[in-house]
Amino acid sequence: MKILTEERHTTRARILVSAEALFAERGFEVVSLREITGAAGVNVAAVNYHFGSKEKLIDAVVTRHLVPVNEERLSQLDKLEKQFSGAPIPVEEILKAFLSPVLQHIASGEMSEDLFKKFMGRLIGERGYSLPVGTCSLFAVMAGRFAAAFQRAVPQLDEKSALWRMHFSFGVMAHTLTNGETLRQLSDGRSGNPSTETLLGNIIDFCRAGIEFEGREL
Amino acid sequence: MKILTEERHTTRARILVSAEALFAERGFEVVSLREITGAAGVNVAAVNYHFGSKEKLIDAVVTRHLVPVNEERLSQLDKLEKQFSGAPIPVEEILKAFLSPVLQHIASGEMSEDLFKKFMGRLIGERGYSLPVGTCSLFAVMAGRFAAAFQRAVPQLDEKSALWRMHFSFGVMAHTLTNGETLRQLSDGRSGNPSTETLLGNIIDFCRAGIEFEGREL
DNA sequence: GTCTATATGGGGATAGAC
DNA sequence: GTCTATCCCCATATAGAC
Repeated sequence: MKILTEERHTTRARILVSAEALFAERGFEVVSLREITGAAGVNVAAVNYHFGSKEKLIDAVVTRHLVPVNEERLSQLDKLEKQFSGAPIPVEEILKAFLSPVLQHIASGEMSEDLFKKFMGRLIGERGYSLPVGTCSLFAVMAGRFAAAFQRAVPQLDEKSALWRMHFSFGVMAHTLTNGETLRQLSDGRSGNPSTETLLGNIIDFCRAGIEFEGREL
Repeated sequence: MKILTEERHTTRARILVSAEALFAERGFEVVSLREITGAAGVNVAAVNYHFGSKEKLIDAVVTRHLVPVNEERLSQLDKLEKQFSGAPIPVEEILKAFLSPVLQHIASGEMSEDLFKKFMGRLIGERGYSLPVGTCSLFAVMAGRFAAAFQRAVPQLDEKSALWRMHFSFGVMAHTLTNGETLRQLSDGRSGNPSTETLLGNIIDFCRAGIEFEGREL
């Protein structure tokens, strides 16, 4: 799943790699083009030559990391639907298809685990999910298909509830990966140091119970 | 729970009110002191006179909204502990004490609902929970007491799991309130327009199931 | 307490030589 | 494609008159 592979030396690629690290660490708005190009060892003017503007550079960085994760989600759901050929897929499996591509992206080495967590946090919190045009429809398709899968898996769920419980689940993951360190500080270390994989397992348990719960509907 | 009450006309108060709205809408870093003082109808230099620096103004704004919410959480938990006098408190009640003070703060009119949601998102996503010194210990106490209450309510939970499941629950709330609009867009309106109160009810159901779930521990 | 004026520094973008 | 130099804008913070 390496995205840049053999082109790591080109100016364009050097800018992307430096930019995403700085964006993750300190935020999209605060990091200046001068810092990015300085860290990349290229000229200030190169960003505008290769990307057109700072905003388009941000779009390129975001797209580069989000699109593969979402495509992997869809591909895993495809596999499950074939495997269960029309029968409802267990909630736990759907959740795995939804959450584990993040782990895979981290494992791919395209971005360090620490950095990717921070990157996710910035993306959600600072830019409020304002996605690059062109990636929006991919997200909409993904959300629709996963909500539908949840609905088939839990018969009493209506479409609205399925959408919201999916949203809740994504919230657990996003917030946990992004702000796990905060819990460690608040609890003075008593929350321990579980690996991301362990944590995702617990998130899946938590969300499965919440999704399968037979309660009021919206 | 009005915080400013009769002082809304003072320069200091006018700055606070303008600042928090702009911060919520567009982010702490991007908003300039010129915008804030312009909107407040006071002079640029007034911020530095009354607060010392932009960073200290941010601290004041954050403290002003977070401290009352957390104190209300603790006060509601106090009440529950008295009411159940030593016996375990039902998970649903603990969750209400944890989540509903946000609703109350919105209802207090201190900040509009729309704005407060955005404000929460900025706080978590842009500042990564970096709390003003002086509010940290309040948060630590709150987290510790709520985790302990969850642990008493669900006997098979160890301390670590209680802390994490509390964290998961907070994640659901934060992410849902902050990014509910995104789900509406992604689902092309099919997620409907539930009120914040309805939504919080559903969040409580979802989290209760997740917290009471008897599964693997960390 | 509040104002104007200014010091000092940094930002994004571009023109034009190489 | 890459560089230098520069345009023009805006930021925070402060000094000092009122």
